[in-house]
This record gives sequence, C-alpha cells and structure tokens, in this order.
Amino acid sequence: MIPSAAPPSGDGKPSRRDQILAAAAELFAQHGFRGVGIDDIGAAVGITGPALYRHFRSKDAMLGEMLTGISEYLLAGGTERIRRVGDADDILTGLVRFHVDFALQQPALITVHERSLASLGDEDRRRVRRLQRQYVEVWVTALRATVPRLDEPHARSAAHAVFGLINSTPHNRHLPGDDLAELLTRLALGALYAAK
Amino acid sequence: MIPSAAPPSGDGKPSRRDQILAAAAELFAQHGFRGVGIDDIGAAVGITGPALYRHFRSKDAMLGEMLTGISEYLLAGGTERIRRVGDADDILTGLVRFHVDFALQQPALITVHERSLASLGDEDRRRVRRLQRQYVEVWVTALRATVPRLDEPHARSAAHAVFGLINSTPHNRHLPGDDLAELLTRLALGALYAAK
DNA sequence: GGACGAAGTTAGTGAACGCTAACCTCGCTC
DNA sequence: GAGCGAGGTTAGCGTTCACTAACTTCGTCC
Repeated sequence: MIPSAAPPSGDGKPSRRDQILAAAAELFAQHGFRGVGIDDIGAAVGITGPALYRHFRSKDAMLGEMLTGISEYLLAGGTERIRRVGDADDILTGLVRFHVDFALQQPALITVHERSLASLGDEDRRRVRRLQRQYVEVWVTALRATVPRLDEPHARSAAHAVFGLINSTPHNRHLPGDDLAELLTRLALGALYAAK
Repeated sequence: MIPSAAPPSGDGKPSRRDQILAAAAELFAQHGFRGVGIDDIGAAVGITGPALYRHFRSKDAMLGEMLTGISEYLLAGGTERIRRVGDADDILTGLVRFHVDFALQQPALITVHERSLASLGDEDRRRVRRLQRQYVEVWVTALRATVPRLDEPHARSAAHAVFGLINSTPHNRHLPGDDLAELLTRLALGALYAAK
C-alpha cells in the first residue's frame, strides 16, 4: 500500500529501513530536510544517529529513496488507472480518487515530496523529475480524453493546479478524513470540468 | 504593489533592504531557507555576506520580514475586497483574481511562504500564523455568502484547497502569464462552486 | 563453544555557516 | 577641511552537523 523499496520481509512488522524512512518522513515534513539532524532521526526510532549508517549510505540517500518511492508509487497507480477500459469520466474520477487517497494517508510524504526536491543529489533529482513528468502525462492523457477541447499546455497546467489542490491535505486538519476525501474529490473534479 | 515594510523612499529605485529581500526570496525559493548562506545572499546583490548585518539584525529577521510582509499584504487586499458592496459572486471572483495575480507576480514569495514557516522564530511564526488564519476567515466569509449551505469547516477546507490550487504557479511554467491567470481563475471558481 | 556478521555504541574529525570585531572609505555638513 | 555616520571590507570565533573509526553485544550456524 505505502511505497517501500524493500517490502516487509515476510513477517508482519516493517523492516528497520522502513521504520527509519517513516520516522524521517515525519521529521522532514515538520522541520524540512536540512532542519533535521541525523541524531533526531535516530532518536525517533530509539537508536543513536550513527547507527543509521548501518542501513543507509547517507542522509541524502534516505531522502532519495523516499522521493523515488513516492514518485514510483504515484506513476504506477496512475498508469494502471488510465489503462483500464471504460468511460473516460470514470477513469478521470478514479485518478482523482487515487491521488486524494494517497494525499490523505500520507500527508507527510506529500509535504516532503513538494518541498525537498532541491536537497536531492543530481542523480536522484533527475530520476524523480522524470517520474513526476511521466505522472503529469498520465493526467494530461486522462484529462484530454474527457475534455477534448483542452490543448496540451492547458491540460498540463490544470494537472499541476489540481495537484496543488489535492496536496493541501497537510494544511487541512479541520475535517474528518472521509469528509475531506469527498470534498477534495468534488473540488478537484469541479475544477477540471471548469477547464473547458 | 509588492509587499515591502519600507516603501521606496521617495525616489524611484528600491531601497537596499528591498533589493536584499527580493534577492533572498528568490534564493530561499530555490534552495530553501537553510540551504542558502549569508554569503550567497550578499553575492546576489553584489556585496559580502557580513555587510547584510548593516540592514538586518539576523538571517532569521530577513525571513520574518518577508513572511509577515506577504501575510499582511494578502490580508489587507482580501479584507478590502470583501468590504466592497455588491454581488456576492462578484466579490468571490474578485478575491480569486486578487490571489491569482499575487501568485503570478510573486511565485518565489509564494514558495517561501509555503515552505519556510518552520524556520521562523517563535514570535514571528505566531504572528504569521495569526495573519494567515485571518486571511482564511476572509475567504470563509466570502464563500459562505455565495454558497450558504456550506458549513464553516467545509468552507475552511475548501479555502485551503483553493490556495493550493492557485499557489501552484511556481510549478506552472508552461503557459503565458495571461492564459495561466485566466485558467487558474476558472479552475478555482469551478472548484469553489462545486463545493455545494 | 568458537567464529562471524548484523546492528548497535561512544568519541572524534573536518567542513560549513551564522555572526562579531576591527578596520576602511566615502559623501555630507558645519 | 575636520568630523562623522552609513555602508562596506577581511579575519576569525564558536557551534552545529554529517560522517568515520574503533569497539561492544548478541544471535546464529557448524
């Protein structure tokens, strides 16, 4: 369900790597990548800072794994949805629901994904950028199938705008989860169909 | 037009303070507050790092001034717009246009405003938070005037969501400015009227 | 029960960085 | 033209922080 490079290794509980990534995501979301020390991340999982280097090559590598994980998860889920046969409107709705669900379940990852691209090394940044571009293209495809009069640049801009709308979940703590999911879905679709 | 604590002092050209703030905003938007050194900011305006302390008490103070400036500008502009007499729909449209214009003219400030709250000192953070809350209330007021069936929590969430939509300008480089302004306005209003 | 590897510890190193101190150089004012 | 304040400079201090080295602990396998 949640993106993870190494799945929970057979038994139930998450691997140490995943524990660390989850804790780090929460901290990065709160204080920013550069605002979190290696000791803070360690403390959050009950070990000292340097022990993290048994699991990750560097602090940058943690961020890299986090961001590529998210990007791959979104692209995979999005691609799967536009491959389904059926009504174009249903597919677009499915895409919105998929992204809304992710944003609701992982607000911390959303925040990190939006803010900390700049802190990534060159290699990882290129990779994440490419995945993001491909995800946008998934949306552009779905959008133009339902609103054929929309040209590509407008569709791309509309996609970015709707990401912004849905990704507002970290600032949106006022409503119970289900209500917020429904509201965001309706707002997103309302925006997209208004794109003309 | 652009928020500035000390206006351009009579003659045309911006004060040194404002030059520095503008350069710093650009850098903070690109690399994050913690990712920018005092020497980088200085270099961007052609002086050395320590010279900045002739104009600002600290690096934190620069960020503080930047963020309170933006927040005050938005609140003032928003408040002015909902005070106007006239059709509720027109007022909401005016509010959307106002925010869209700001986001288009100052994408760097938008980015900093969203990302760097955590780096602010306690005092400034409280102040900015209060201004932001008040600005949200302006939107809630306007929204509930046009969509009376919307309760307050839903209106607040819708406002946050639409901020996310409009504040996507930093990721939105594909369209000429005028087209983007029109698109974002239409998307935002489409979303808001879909809130039911 | 000895060997070994995985996962932890503490101590320490080197670089980056915010900020201060001390000094310089103008342009104004009287 | 002496005095002075505004706005620069360079050198350096102290802290923070990512990362490494050296050592410990412990479960597993033969």
